[in-house]
Amino acid sequence: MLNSVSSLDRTDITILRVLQADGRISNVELSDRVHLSPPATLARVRRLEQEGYISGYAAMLNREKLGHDNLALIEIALELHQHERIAEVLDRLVAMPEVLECYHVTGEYDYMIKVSTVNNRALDRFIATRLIPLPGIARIHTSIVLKVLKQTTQLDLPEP
Amino acid sequence: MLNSVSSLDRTDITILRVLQADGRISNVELSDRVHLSPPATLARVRRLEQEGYISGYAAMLNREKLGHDNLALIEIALELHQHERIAEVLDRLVAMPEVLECYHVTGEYDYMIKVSTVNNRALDRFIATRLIPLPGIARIHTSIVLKVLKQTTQLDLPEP
DNA sequence: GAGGGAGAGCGAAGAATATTCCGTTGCCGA
DNA sequence: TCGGCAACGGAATATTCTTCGCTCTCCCTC
Repeated sequence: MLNSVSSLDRTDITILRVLQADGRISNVELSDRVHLSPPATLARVRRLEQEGYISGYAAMLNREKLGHDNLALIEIALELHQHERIAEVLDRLVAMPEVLECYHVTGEYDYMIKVSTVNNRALDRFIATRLIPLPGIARIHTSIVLKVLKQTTQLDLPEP
Repeated sequence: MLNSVSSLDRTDITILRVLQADGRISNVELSDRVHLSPPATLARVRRLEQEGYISGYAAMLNREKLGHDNLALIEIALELHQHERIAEVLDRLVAMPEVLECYHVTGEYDYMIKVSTVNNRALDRFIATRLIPLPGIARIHTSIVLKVLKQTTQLDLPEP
């Protein structure tokens, strides 16, 4: 059951909206906002976690304050020969901590990754010593992020 | 003081690492992991929040379970005439709830946005009725995400 | 070398919260 | 109408949060 949004009622949606915006809110305050008792609210949150609607909670850190001055979007084209090794290459790629996101995409290139490093030199080192040496990399195209205008994980949920 | 990672000690870094992975962990358990008392741990977390190292906490939701079957990366080139209107256009762009991320990037296009919608039809509607009508849009290039191989917000922090 | 102030930590205690348990209610379907 | 089920609320207990005061250490100054 991939898409089971229909099994969620308005209260569930409200809970998800609140937790998307403040994942560390206390259960009593959450229960206030959704007009339920704390036990009923907690049971719903546990169910949403259990059923996989909530995959986890994360503290959002300030990249620049932590010394990550460089963000890059790198498109990657793979050679399709020996395609049985592609899975291995992708495993190694997503295991790299600098790689925050990796997407298989349509278009001229095959994959798009988002890479966060401390500076341009670290990005160069990442590309030259870790990315390029991967077997089967045909070519890459790097876009440097000059400015982050928006960055959120909050999905656009239907109105409650 | 943009980059003040040097003012963080190993315990701070450990706290950030733990909270990145589990933003809803109790302060008692967090204090266990960092080998400090709960009050001392709480004081550090409050300081990290206060000084902006932690910008917030968020529940990570399962896009597909919530009916978002479509993810797209859209490159946007702007017309540079009447550049005083660019800020307004960007404001309107980032205000759209379907737009999860927006970056000013180097390369052939000027901006890259990440858009999450329920399906291809909703994406088409977004592009046709909300994106294209923005003034000053020169051209766009859309890449559909076929598969998400990695998606994390966990920065690669220095070893404690 | 002695005094003293700042910073950070700890333990205890009261307040707040989380969690469990159980009784009640409302809503089907037999 | 009568169970049976699902969901909720209230009460009670367990756990956690948060404050407070004390101690220790590290410097800095005298």
